[in-house]
Amino acid sequence: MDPTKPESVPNPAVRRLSLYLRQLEVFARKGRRTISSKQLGQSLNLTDAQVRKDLAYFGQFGHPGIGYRVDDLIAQVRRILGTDKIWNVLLVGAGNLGRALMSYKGFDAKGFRLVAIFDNDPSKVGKRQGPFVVESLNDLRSVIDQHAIRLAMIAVPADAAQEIADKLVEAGIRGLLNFAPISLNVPADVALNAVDLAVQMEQLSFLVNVPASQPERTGAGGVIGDHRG
Amino acid sequence: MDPTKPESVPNPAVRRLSLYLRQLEVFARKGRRTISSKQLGQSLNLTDAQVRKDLAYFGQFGHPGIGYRVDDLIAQVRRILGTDKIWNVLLVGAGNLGRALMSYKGFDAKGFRLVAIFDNDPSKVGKRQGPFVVESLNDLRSVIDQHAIRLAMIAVPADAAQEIADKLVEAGIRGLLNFAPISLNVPADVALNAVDLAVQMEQLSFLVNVPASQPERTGAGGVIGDHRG
DNA sequence: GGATGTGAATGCATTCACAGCA
DNA sequence: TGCTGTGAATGCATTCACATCC
Repeated sequence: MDPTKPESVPNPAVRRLSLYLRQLEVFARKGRRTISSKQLGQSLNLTDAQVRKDLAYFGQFGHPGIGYRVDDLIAQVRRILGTDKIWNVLLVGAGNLGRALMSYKGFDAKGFRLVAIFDNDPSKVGKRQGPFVVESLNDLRSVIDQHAIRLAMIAVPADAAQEIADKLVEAGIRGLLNFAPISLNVPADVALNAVDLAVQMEQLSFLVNVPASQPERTGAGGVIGDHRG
Repeated sequence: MDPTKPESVPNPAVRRLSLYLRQLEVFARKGRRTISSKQLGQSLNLTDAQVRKDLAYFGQFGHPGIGYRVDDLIAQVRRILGTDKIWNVLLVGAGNLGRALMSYKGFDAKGFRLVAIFDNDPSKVGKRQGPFVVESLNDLRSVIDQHAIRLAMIAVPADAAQEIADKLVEAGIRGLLNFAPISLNVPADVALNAVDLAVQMEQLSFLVNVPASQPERTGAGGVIGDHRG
């Protein structure tokens, strides 16, 4: 597998990459220097083969007989995910969720920096929100250009979300994280991820209703919304 | 496919079920009476065959030549997901995210009712938060029993999350939605879903770095975190 | 011995394509 | 004609199992 040609990497592998990184950072904090695919897999409830294959899609990072050097692998995975550089991010929506996102720490530690907040509501524009001043959507283009912003989070009501998405795309945004409970339409060359609280809860509802299988203890990891949706 | 034996339903199909429901509710609000698998699929960027197969895992809901009756299908999907009844839900963590979750509307409309808030921090216990009074984790068991709560949301810092999860499971919770950026360990018979903001953003970072394919407009749906993890 | 990286084999999920019904 | 439901075919992801290297 040629690391310079990531065109054929399975989507699920990319999702797991984020989980590997998160887990590697835990091991690094504990002082671990190396880790095997087996150990990393166990901590996420995945097989060793899965871990090795996922990583091998991007290059040869391991050392036979040794495993992976933790610091090394962290650096490699960050590079692959693109978070070895800082991403400036903007947020639209200064409601309850928006404010929670603004004050979310451990965002910076992952390579993302929230640099601007926007809201539709004229009565909110110009007001302070924590360290930010809410800006008008009319200034979208100029703020995006000024800070070289490529990623945006949408935390507005469902009925406003598509209109906001359109404006963001038109103003040059390349990736969207949508928190509104609605399907967004964007050009195929714009990345889209979504988090819908109700959808998450519905999955739990389904799983709890259907009796579960064998009750052995199971490692469990983070979850990724995927699906362009 | 026998609707009374849901044991062999593909996981991705269940995830999409939530998206179908969300979209069906949109069509219902617009006054649509029936809808074809093609139309439903288009609105979510899925093929008609995918929609039909997914629904057929659970029963025969459609009418050849006609499509699906919207109201009917909504009722069926709710029943399948278990949201035709109300679920009482509790939340642990009265921080920024917790407060945003407390005030999230359109939660009730989906069949979930937040009935209690807990926090580790003694200085928060007993204080009002919106319509709630923050309770102590010592009262977990009694509150869970009293309200027949089976689902919980965890919105606490990463280093407290596992301990909270253990207590919740021990107190009888059957499904967890974890917002802390860490892998949780729970027994296999407890349902687990997770939302990690940083993981979501990392996926966007990756996608934006890799040049996208053909720029044709694409329908897009909601996203589901899945993966026990 | 202990571990990786990887073709080959398996298993799952999606798509095709069509019989059958309204 | 229009559309569903579904076996069969395809395609994708995971797992196996082993050659290879420290």
